[in-house]
Amino acid sequence: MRPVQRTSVSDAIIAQITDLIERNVLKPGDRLPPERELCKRFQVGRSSLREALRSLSMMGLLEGRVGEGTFVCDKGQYVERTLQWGFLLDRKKLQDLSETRMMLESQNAYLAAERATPADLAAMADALAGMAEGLADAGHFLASDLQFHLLIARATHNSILYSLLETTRSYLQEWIKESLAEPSLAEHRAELSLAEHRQILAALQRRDAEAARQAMAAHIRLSSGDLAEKVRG
Amino acid sequence: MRPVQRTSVSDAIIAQITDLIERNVLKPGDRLPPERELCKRFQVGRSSLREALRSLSMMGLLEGRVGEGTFVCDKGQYVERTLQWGFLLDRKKLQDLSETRMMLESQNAYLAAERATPADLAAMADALAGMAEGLADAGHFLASDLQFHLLIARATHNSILYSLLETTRSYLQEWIKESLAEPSLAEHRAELSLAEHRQILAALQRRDAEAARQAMAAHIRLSSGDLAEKVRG
DNA sequence: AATAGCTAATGGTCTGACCATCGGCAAATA
DNA sequence: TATTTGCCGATGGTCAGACCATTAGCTATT
Repeated sequence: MRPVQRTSVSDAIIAQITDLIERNVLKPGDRLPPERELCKRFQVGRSSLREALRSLSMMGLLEGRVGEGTFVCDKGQYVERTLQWGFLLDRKKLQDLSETRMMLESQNAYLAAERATPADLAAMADALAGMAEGLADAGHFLASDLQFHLLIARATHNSILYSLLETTRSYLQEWIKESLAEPSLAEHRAELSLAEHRQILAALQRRDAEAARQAMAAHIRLSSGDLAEKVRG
Repeated sequence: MRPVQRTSVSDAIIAQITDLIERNVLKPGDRLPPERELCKRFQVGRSSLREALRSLSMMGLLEGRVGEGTFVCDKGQYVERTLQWGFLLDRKKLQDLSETRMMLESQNAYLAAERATPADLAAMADALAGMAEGLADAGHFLASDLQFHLLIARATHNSILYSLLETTRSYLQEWIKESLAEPSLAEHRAELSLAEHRQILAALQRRDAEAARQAMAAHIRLSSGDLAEKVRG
């Protein structure tokens, strides 16, 4: 004798829809039939159906838009989502986050030095040019700055590392903004920051992984020095 | 002007409950009030409440038992849940995860060398002793092995890094098990692994961060060599 | 040609009801 | 007295129907 198989209605629906997505019958961007029709097709109540759809949304597979319908998300994001969700459990630790970010950025620079394609490097050069253009315009400057760092993460060609850095930065974004908005040393800091970025890119271009890592670590240590203080205090 | 914040009822409930769990007001094993009473407390309909509970169950935070109630899971069950969606992990993602894990482990070793308390080091020594005892018992050996690595992560005293390593390992658990279960070189590998762990601990004890990092990196490269091959193949 | 207003479709929420299951208790039994 | 049996209430799981807010697309007015 062994325990009988007891499957819940919602789980069965989840399995079916997941299977459809996996077999690419439902492609990213596709729209699902309306809930009321799905109920008739699956022969289930709307509650059960909605619980299933809610779970799938939570996993990052579906997305519901009021008045429009339910759509299939770009799949493959679910691992990153759960990692993200792991953050939420232990958050309130800005200091830890800041440290994690530094580790991610420097390590990403190391890997990027080994793996960046010419196209990756060209995009980084563009971002650097954008920073130079925006020396007077803080918004433009910061946007290019962010893009440069994300491009490095992308150049690792490791989706997990990219996602982690993106998430970490998004949590720290507010504080980063604040610390960079200090008017006292803004204009001088911008030029210094630009120089540091040039060093990083140079290291990447000559494929010097160790130099890239150290340059990135130094850059973050400097540029977020008072961020760390603000967090610590 | 900016887009107005529109929060769904279920999401609000999810946020509240995760917050309670995070603040340890709800401990693993605790029983939640009945759904019908939660409805009155949150002042929401049962549908919305159930959608929230369902999502939390999907995340592995809660577990509903018919006729008994809804209970808070411990983190171990979370692993099982995520394993259910393992088939969505493609090779590339496994490779990325493996790489991320290696980076986390080695970097954690670096930080742990600087921050481990005497108590941390003593616990690691205990885990090592457990591995030595379990040279014949694979289950015992692997459990102590895992504990050792988690203790290092804990010794960073950085909850984010710890959580990330825990999650990453949980995703890779199945493959790690498989690769270690190879009977061909199991007994020899165990002694080798034990020696590597001793090296790591020695580096930690003499506060040599760089040596600890390199020892850990070497250990993972060796011990997960065929894991990488399996993934790559 | 552009705009305002209407309508139908859709996801989001609420309510009440019924079912299957489980734990515990009490009565019946050995 | 100890064990089993049967029952009852509580609980999660499911269903059906209704109403609301939002959206897209159409229509008629300007």
